[in-house]
Amino acid sequence: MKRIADSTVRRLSAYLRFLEDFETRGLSTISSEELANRGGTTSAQVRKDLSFFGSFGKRGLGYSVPELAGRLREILGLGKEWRVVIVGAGKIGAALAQYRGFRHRGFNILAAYDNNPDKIGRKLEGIPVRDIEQLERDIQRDKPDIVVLTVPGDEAQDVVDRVVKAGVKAILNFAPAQLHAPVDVAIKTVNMAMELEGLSFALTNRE
Amino acid sequence: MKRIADSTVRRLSAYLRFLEDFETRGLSTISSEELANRGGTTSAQVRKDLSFFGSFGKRGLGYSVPELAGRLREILGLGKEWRVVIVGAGKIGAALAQYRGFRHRGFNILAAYDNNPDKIGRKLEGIPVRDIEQLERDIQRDKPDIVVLTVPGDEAQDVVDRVVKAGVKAILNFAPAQLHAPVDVAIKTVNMAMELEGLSFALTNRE
DNA sequence: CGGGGCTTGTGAATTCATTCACAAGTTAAA
DNA sequence: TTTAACTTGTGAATGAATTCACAAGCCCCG
Ligand SMILES: NC(=O)c1ccc[n+]([C@@H]2O[C@H](COP(=O)([O-])OP(=O)(O)OC[C@H]3O[C@@H](n4cnc5c(N)ncnc54)[C@H](O)[C@@H]3O)[C@@H](O)[C@H]2O)c1
Ligand SMILES: NC(=O)c1ccc[n+]([C@@H]2O[C@H](COP(=O)([O-])OP(=O)(O)OC[C@H]3O[C@@H](n4cnc5c(N)ncnc54)[C@H](O)[C@@H]3O)[C@@H](O)[C@H]2O)c1
Repeated sequence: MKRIADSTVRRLSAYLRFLEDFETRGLSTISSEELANRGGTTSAQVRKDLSFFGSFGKRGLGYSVPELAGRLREILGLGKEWRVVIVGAGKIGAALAQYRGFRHRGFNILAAYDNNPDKIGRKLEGIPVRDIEQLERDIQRDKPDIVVLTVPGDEAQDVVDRVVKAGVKAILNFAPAQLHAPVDVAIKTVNMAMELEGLSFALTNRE
Repeated sequence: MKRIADSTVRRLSAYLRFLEDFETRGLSTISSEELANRGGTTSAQVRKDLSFFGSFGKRGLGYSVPELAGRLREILGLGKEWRVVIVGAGKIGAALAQYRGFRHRGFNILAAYDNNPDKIGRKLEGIPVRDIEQLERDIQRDKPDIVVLTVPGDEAQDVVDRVVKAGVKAILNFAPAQLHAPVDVAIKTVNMAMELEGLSFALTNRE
């Protein structure tokens, strides 16, 4: 299959959110134009994005809302439950553990891991905090699909090396660090400091 | 000035972080090649990125670490203190309020705002939580540069309209919503569900 | 059943971003 | 002073993403 750009996948994600909104409002069809207005893009972009995966619309009419939503869920792999663990039960780890937006989309948080004895054994909104020493053993047993990394920046690469060795293939990283891993491991980094600096740049360099 | 791509600004941010690391280790010069290895890019990319803003290196030698760091801070607008307020003193808002990575880079969090009477009047790690009803008045008075948006998705656009009307020109949004604002308002959205779906896609569509 | 009004799907054209490749400048050593 | 080894800065080449533009298909109305 042709390689799909990251930006395309992000848009598909956005389209799905809008479709779900339309679905709850009981609308049954939608045009690429409407979808585009909603998502701040163009109708040609919407159609091109979808065209990588097939042709789901009806000319003259548009797309069936439930059908397209289903197709997008399938494309994005949202049919199944994904198993997720959090490493680093600190402030941001705790916020994420409690975030219902994840479970709602099929991301099931199994456990959190920490190296601080005060945190180990507690629960974060029903999610157990375990000893980081058990990490490899638990990964063998529970086979999580995704690791969410919320440890301090200078610990991040170590944790990556450990979980990659244990067989994890996808990591969502919140530490401000450039992580290295084999190509078959997908890593997405959310760097909030970088986003803020982007705003700083925008405020500074307006013509 | 020629329009600078978002991706370029993000890389500049990353270069600055590496340079600061080099600085603390006492190194005085660095080549584009070293900077590139560190950041997972190429030396040509580094030089091209910098070339949009001037020429800061010495042929045959590389870049002076402190000088280049200074130039990047200047380009990114990190010379000054930015004034930031948080709207939505919930779980993610609280985590951000306590995040030292922001203050450290000159982002000074003045206050948080909420509409929940139980939260108003409390403090988040020294930061006061104020009534959302005071928002416009306080913006007039305190002139924050940046608003961090951490309210539920369906409240987000309302808050945007209010702060934009009050004169705010930059917003960092964590709500999973497509926001609309005039072009002279910079908005960056961090959508964690989208990132997770990107991982889901990657795990699903590996050839 | 034919025509007008819409909307999709997609090659082609365009715009934008990255990589190449090399002249020109710097240093250090002989 | 000359030479060898490096490294920058930048046009030109390539590659990727977006936008254009239109034939082809569908629906509805008369
Ligand atoms: N708090 C925020 O809003 C925020 C925002 C952006 C980025 N981040 C980043 O997220 C990460 C965590 O930030 P935080 O504010 O939650 O910090 P925190 O100190 O509250 O949490 C870090 C947690 O990781 C644990 N930890 C440290 N080393 C570990 C290891 N080797 N193995 C397992 N657990 C370990 C600590 O015990 C702690 O509980 C940092 O990299 C930070 O830069 C945080
Ligand atoms: N918790 C997470 O890890 C996480 C992750 C990703 C995105 N988000 C997003 O961040 C936002 C906040 O999430 P949260 O988990 O912190 O939820 P939360 O319910 O803990 O916090 C939301 C806060 O906003 C306040 N609020 C609601 N409407 C308001 C209004 N009109 N004006 C002012 N304050 C208002 C509420 O009183 C509450 O304190 C949501 O949009 C959520 O989707 C959260």
